[in-house]
Amino acid sequence: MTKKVRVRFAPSPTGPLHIGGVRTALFNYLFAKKHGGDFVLRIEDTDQSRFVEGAEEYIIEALEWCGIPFDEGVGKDGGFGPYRQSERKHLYKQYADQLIEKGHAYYAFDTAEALDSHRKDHEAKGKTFIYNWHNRLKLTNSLSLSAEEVQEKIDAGEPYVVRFKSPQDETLHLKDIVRGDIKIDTNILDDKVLFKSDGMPTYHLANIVDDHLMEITHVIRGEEWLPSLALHFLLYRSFEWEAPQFAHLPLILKPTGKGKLSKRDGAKFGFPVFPMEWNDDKENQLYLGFREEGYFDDALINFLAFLGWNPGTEQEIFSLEELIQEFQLERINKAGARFDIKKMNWFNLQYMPNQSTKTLAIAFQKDRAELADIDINYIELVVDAVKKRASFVKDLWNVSHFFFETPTSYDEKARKKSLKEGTGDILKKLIEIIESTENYTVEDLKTNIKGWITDNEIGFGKVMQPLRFALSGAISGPDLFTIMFLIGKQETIKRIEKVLGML
RNA sequence: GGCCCGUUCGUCUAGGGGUUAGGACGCCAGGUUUUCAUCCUGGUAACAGGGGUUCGAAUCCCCUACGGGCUACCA
Repeated sequence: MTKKVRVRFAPSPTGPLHIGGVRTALFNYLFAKKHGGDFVLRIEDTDQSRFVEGAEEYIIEALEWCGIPFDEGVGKDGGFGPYRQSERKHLYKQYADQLIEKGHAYYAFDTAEALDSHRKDHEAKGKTFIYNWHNRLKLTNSLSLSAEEVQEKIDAGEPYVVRFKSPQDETLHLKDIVRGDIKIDTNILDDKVLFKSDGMPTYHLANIVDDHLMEITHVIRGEEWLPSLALHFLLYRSFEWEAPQFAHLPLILKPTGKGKLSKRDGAKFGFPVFPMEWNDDKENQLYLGFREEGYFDDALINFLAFLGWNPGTEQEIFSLEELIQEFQLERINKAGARFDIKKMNWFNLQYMPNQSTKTLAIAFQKDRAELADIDINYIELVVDAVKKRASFVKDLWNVSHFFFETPTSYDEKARKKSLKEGTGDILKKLIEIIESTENYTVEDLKTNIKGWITDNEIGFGKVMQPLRFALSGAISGPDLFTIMFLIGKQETIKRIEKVLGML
């Protein structure tokens, strides 16, 4: 019997969740759902000094907005809680002790200052200081000191940490689903701190203990963790626990220039790097959010899914359901992917027609002061007519303002192209036809006007272009008969007469 | 510096010994005698470099270059 798939997303509440984190969460979510497993949210807050107020709430809300909610975690107990590491504090010490008993870890009393000066000394000599078998016997720890000395120090209340005793002269064969086999020489590993002097575990210990206790089967995380894989592997081995499978995701890089996408790139390039807005009190800076900038959750998810992964077919538009269906860890790329907002915008455009007209209409009304007193039902009809033509709610006005107001400015190019000799007569006749259309509907307007054009062999361009110009002031736009119907007979005639006066 | 990971159009990528190296975004050009389009059609553009292995390499191996990550009592 195979174990139930359980994955976790384990952010630190040190600030807003950024887009790379959202993608990591997404891949975890997709994998879990594909295999009928659980997606767990664990908050890794072992570093109290970096705790940021509101970050945890932000993370949870962001996952909800993106449509990839967790099954189990803070506020959703699944029998493996608590899900904040600060609330699991009491659990970790015993595991550190266990490792010490087994001889896989030891106490170390070196102060931060002492270690710092060691590092500097080595650096001055062009060497690298590594706290491991090379020199651990020359440092202050339970390996170099006698048992009595160690006990004395502990009894005296001297601060200490617990370090992992990394093995000597061994080649580790590690496996990563994305990268394949990786060989690591243990001699270059350092004796990482597992337990801090403040009584909290470090990431490494807490992470392994929790993944084990929470029965995590697959660890899907960012590539920045790849260098820690050897340590984590060793930790599982030392505990004699079965290790989960690992998949390290490629990083998301800046659009241009060097390095990975960072918090500041949003401001620098003028697009969001966070799912939702974030007000940073410390920096007195407001960071843009995809949500507030008018991006759609499903478009964002689709875009993010394709950063470092693809289904191997030529289909690019995928609903969340389809992504779950197609997702495979084996198809994740190894190389980092640059973030390209233009492609994101294209995805938004693709998803615009799928958005509910009602939701768009409400957002549109909120966006434009001009629409405050307009009947929402009318706005919905307009949105329905133009939503294919906009990428964002904020673009809606540009393509639909003439549904709400008589055009005041007329595009010069459009004017030249539309108003020619004979246009006046055509417009006058058009008014007659419209006037005499008893049943003022899209259908009847279409029948009457088209009929007249055909009967008199006038040519559609000669009629439609000036008419469009009169109604919208532009040369392109949505279906003309819909415009006429929506703005009403009176307004339609008024606009044609206005242009007649311009001739 | 050390260690690890990577490298196909400008960008996201397909392709895993024999392909005219495919798609998408972007960009450019067309689409006017039944309106309009963000729609349609077409074009532009890539295997980092050098050595091998092989009849044959974008594909396998090595080296170099470049890029990225890590190198805390941060995660």
